Amino acid sequence: MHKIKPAQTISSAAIGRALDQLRTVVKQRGLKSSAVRETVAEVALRRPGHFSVDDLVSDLRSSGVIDAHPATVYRVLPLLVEAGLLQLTLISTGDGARYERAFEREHHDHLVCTSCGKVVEFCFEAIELLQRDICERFGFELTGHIHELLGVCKECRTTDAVT
Amino acid sequence: MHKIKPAQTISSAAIGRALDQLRTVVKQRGLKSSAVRETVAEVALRRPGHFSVDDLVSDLRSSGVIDAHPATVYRVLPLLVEAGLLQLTLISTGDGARYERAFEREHHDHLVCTSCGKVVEFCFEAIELLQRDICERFGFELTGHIHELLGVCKECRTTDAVT
DNA sequence: GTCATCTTGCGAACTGTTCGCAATTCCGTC
DNA sequence: GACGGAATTGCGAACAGTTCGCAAGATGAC
Ligand SMILES: [Mn+2]
Ligand SMILES: [Mn+2]
Ligand SMILES: [Zn+2]
Ligand SMILES: [Zn+2]
Repeated sequence: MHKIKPAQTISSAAIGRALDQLRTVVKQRGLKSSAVRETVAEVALRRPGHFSVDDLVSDLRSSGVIDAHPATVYRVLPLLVEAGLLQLTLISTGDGARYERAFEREHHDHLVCTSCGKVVEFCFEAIELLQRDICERFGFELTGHIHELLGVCKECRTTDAVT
Repeated sequence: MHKIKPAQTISSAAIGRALDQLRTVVKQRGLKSSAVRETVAEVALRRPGHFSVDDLVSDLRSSGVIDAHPATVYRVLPLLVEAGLLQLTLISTGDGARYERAFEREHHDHLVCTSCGKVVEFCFEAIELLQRDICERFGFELTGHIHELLGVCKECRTTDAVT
């Protein structure tokens, strides 16, 4: 088991590779390339941490490069996920989807403090193996998983105790 | 690891115990008892499998006993969860919450076929233990978890291959 | 039985997401 | 480089699940 190092700013070279990967998917799908889509991809890839669709739309607006409509961003995101640039991460907030960069980053799951919202990223190979076992046992081909641990962090426990 | 036996119809005696438990929580909370709330609880407990809020509202209507407004059901459900009668289960459908009976049933997680929607319930103690380890490691007190495996079932794989 | 309090029904509001359509961009072909 | 069919985008309306505010109805301590 190990803690995941925080997502660091992605390099321009990596952005290039990511866009190449996106173009491949776009071509495969018989779609056309588009400046808007690639800008959305780039801004999303540069954003650290977990972000909502609104966060991304704001970033795009403040970037000054394009002013993409939310509907457009909603249309682009699934493609970025399919291309492996982003990953959809629930982070049970109850208020909409959260994404984070998946391109050239380790797979991980999340531990969330239900009191303060703190999120710890971890990867536990043993569990990932067991998940595959379970699927095999039931004749499923594993394609993904949602795994989120909910708890109360140390800080919140001591704070709440005082309150 | 073991497959969970399908939820069987709950006995009337068990319903009685569940309602007692609900009454305890209601009293603790300084609330008043109510016929509507108990009927919602009973109908929800009798419903097998995973159900949406709408499913439950329909059941209530067709039961002929009460015709509860959705807003009321939305208000009652969190209380039933708190009382341990129901459990909220994501079952990543993308369309709203799903509940299922938790009272006098084994804890379990879900394996979902992303192609046909089939759901297999399983319990894997080893994973549950590891989850506790992870939390401890990061100083969290584990209070719950979301664990859903996504895959394609055998039937869907062979069917899709033909298509 | 009275009264404060909780509960319910109802419709409106809210929020994240999707849709339909017209205007624009893309790109292979001439 | 202009043309034309196809994909993309912006826009607002629609949608779906859920929550809210309020007035009317139930509950229970006294
Ligand atoms: Mn993450
Ligand atoms: Mn279940
Ligand atoms: Zn915390
Ligand atoms: Zn299937």
